[in-house]
Amino acid sequence: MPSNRKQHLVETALKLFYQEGFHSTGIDKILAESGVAKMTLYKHFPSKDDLIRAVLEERDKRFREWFFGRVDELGKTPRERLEAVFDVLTEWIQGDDFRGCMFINAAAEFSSKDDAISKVAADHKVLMCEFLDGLVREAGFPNPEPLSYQLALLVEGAIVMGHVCGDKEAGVKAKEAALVLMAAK
Amino acid sequence: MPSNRKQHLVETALKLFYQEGFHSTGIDKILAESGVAKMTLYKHFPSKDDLIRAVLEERDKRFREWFFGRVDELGKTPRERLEAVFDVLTEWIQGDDFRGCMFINAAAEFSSKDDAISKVAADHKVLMCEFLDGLVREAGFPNPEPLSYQLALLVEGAIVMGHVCGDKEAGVKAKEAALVLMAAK
DNA sequence: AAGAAAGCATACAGATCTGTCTACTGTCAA
DNA sequence: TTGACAGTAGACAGATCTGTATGCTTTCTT
Repeated sequence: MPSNRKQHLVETALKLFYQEGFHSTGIDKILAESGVAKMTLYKHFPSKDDLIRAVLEERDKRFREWFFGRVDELGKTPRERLEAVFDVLTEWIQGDDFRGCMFINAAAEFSSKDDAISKVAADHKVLMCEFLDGLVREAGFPNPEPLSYQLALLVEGAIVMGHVCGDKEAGVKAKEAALVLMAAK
Repeated sequence: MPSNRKQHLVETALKLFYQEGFHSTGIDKILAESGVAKMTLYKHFPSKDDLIRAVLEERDKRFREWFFGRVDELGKTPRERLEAVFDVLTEWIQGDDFRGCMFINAAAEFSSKDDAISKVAADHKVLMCEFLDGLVREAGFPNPEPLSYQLALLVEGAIVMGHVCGDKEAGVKAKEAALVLMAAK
């Protein structure tokens, strides 16, 4: 176990940054909650921004792993998986620890100044779109490009309504819209 | 002119909070840029959070005024206005100063802790939804409730894709999806 | 003209936050 | 056994940030 502490730091920061935001969460809080010494943190991460980037990359990896895996579990055919996307979305939104999309939140806090952090957020969204696009193509829809992007809009919209308005049914309503869009093609 | 300075403070804070975020923008920066004394600020607003709330309420008022007014300008019939919603959305997203939705950004920064601020954000979204719902009903769609919410999802999704990914065509693509949803009803 | 109210300038208290320095403590390998 | 190495503890520098205290100037009203 070469860097047990490093992983543990990322773990704790992941939770705190998601729950309370990036600027609101101080380094000291992460250290206190993780039980790691300050010097250990700064040995692994030169600055707080580096920690934030590492956390976002880890979040991206884990979230996509969970999301894509869950979609595969729920749907056998590509078409079923396409519908399952919105069931998994609903599971996420209805979960107790849902606090919106961490990458939308990061983009909100680090808009103009921090290019590196904004890029991780944009990359995450691109990967989510590509996943949807893959499913749409596998399902054999003609003219897949517009449809997959439209489904992505519904997903992002549901995340926002789920977070800002606390609408736990946002995912369900997005699914209804998705079914209409898919039926129209 | 009883409180010229108060309005000027809100004006400056509106710009800075939107450009750089709430936590990233210090009181001192707002004072320096507005040329107002610190004591004047704290005479009008007991705390920074009070200023933030005032800014959000002003933003909500102005944004809806602009958005609804622009929609009325572009569309004569309810159906035309419904389509114009997405043209105005596109104007906004393609503007140079677009930095996402200030209320989504606020919800990201003040998730759990600040209830009052989160409430202003949620209220804004509700008012936007009600506006859409009014248009849908005026346009005479049967079963308006699901449709208007679905259009709201597309609007929010386009804002997110426009901000996080910098996709300036997000509004245009949302309009295409909206046309499909409206045609299906 | 005079007094009240609003605003200004500046210093400062106190908290917090990032990041550094130093000295100590285990642990594992040669 | 010894020496490299990772981690710990805690103090501390320096910046920043919110909010306050004080004394002065401008402006408006009456």
